[in-house]
Amino acid sequence: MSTSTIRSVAKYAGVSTATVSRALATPEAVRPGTREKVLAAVAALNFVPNAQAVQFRRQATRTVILLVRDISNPFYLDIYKGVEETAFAAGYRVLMGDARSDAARIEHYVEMVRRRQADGLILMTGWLPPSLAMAPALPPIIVALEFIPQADLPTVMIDNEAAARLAVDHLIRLGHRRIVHLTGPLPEPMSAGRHQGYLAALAAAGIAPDPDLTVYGDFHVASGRAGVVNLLARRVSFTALFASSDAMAIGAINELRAHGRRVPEDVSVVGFDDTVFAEVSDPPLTTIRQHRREIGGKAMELMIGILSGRKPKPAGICVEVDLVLRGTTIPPAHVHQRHAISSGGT
Amino acid sequence: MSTSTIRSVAKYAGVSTATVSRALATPEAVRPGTREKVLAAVAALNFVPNAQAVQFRRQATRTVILLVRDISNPFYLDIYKGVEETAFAAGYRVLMGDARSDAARIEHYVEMVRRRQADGLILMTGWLPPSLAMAPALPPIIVALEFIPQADLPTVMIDNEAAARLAVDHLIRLGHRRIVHLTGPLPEPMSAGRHQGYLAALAAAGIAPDPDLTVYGDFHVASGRAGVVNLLARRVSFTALFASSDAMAIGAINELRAHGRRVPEDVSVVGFDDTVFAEVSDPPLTTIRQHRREIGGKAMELMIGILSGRKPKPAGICVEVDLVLRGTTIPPAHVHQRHAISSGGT
DNA sequence: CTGTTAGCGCCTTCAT
DNA sequence: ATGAAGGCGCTAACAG
Repeated sequence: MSTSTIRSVAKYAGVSTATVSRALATPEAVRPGTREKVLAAVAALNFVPNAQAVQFRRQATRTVILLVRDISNPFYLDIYKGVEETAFAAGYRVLMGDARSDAARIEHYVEMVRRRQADGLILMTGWLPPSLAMAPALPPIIVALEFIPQADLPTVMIDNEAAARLAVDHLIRLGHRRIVHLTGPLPEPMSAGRHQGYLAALAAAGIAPDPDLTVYGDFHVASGRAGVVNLLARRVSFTALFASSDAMAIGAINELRAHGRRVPEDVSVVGFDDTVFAEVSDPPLTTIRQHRREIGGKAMELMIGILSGRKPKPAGICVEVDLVLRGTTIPPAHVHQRHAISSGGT
Repeated sequence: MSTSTIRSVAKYAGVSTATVSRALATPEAVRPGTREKVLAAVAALNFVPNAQAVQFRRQATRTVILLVRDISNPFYLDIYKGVEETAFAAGYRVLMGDARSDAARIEHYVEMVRRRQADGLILMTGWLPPSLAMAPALPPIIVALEFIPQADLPTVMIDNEAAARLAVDHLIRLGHRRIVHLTGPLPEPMSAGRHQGYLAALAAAGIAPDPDLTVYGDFHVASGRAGVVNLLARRVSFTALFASSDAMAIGAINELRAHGRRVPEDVSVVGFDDTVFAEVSDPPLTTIRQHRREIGGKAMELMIGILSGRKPKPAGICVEVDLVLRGTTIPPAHVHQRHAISSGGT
């Protein structure tokens, strides 16, 4: 660990500390000969500027915190990459924090920004503790993926309703009529939007919604399994299933198989997110792709805009989604209607 | 955002800045009446200490960087949790960085520590750029999971050889003799250790190793698929497969199925890591569980030891692993030997 | 182009 | 128990 300071370098090179600082930060503002002397001294003393002193002096850390709902979810990894790439290019660093749906932790991270441990916060938690949401002067915060109704914060998100319609329209075009929706946690806006899209797609096709076909989940694998168990126990008939996350889709597929239902021959399945789960699914999962790198990048761009003093657009940015067609969706076979009714339960 | 300083609080409370500082840091060193006045002023002015100033003054950030090989790998998430929990409890923060197997990025993060942006570095990259590995005075670095032969750094790891033996012994006890090893990237110590364990298990059972049964992978799903394609194209006969990562195991299972081989009826499979992949596998994957939270926690403990001045044990810590029995391993059926030979290729 | 100087906000001796 | 004062390392006016 080097312990030399700008002062020792200055002395060694026979110049002032200001010249050393300039030679390093704005080399063109220093005569070449002087610059060389300074650089030689820097090398000789193995000088490394103390970032804390620099940040303190500049009153900025050039660090932002990315706070996610649950870091165990691989979904966030690409978001991080998008944020990090944009940040890196602009000379910022990213600190990823795990909120664990815990108010105290969220407050802790907001507090870090208050204390100037970081310049801003990118929030992907879906909510803010009430004490903060109504605080008069919040530090720089960008909301990504989620929507926080109570607070008026710059937001990057997808159109969840339109995305869900894309998925369900696809199933309807294939000829499916009895389509299950495995929802995310309600009444959060993200999950609610997707359910609206499901209902809208049915309505547009003149299909009456059947409450039996809506099953509540929480995005996790286990709730996909549980959803299918529930459907089969109730002997609900269906030929397709739209899950609001890839993880639930995988859970559902595994459970369907365990009960002798083939995917896609007996049941078509569409997921949501296009995470690594879709890749390891067998057959590969048809799903809605969220461009996570882009979402992360855009969020960081908004943040940089705020931090550099430019006003952010109060209206949120909306990122497109794609329907990715893979192996889990085919037209329904009529025999399976009967099959679905007769072989319910375990 | 509060903009008040300790000075404004002092003025408001009618005391000196030193008293404010003490009232906040060591309340018992201040008379109760004075303390109340200060606290009232703090509340009135919405004062929040500037962390940059504090860190600068203290010459410590209480932040450590966790640098991983590839953040896209869900494997690291639980490690992060383990590190973060231990760090949080000790008043430290964790910055997770993504090395992307890129020397420049690794250097960048080491440089951050040099610049005192962080107090230390927990390295899970498997290697250090040569320029650093032989540097005279490295900043506080802990190596986790991996082993860096060139540098003498405190290390937390598992016994890869013993872990692999656990997996292969299990297959041998079930009666398997023709066991494939799908390796990690060689010649990295982690992958080499697992291959040694595979060979040692065979040797202990008196089974002659067959070079045809060793297939080279890189831990990713795709290399699991490719490995199976390779084996089938060469018409190698085998009844079991040990993959050095769960991801490769999943890739291998999917590819085996695509070629009409059932798992576990035709081929038993054991993975390594016990990640989320093992959970979504169908049937659930028999695998070697690494206690990732514990590994992360221990690494952070070592780091705290170094940073608080206590000498770390030069000898590394070794964390146990478990064999988790699930649904992908059963005894071999003799008919499958013939089957494996006759139906090779696509 | 280069040097001098004044802090950034806080903590911590050293007095009192 | 409290106050005064110095300084952590660096950058950015301002002079020269």
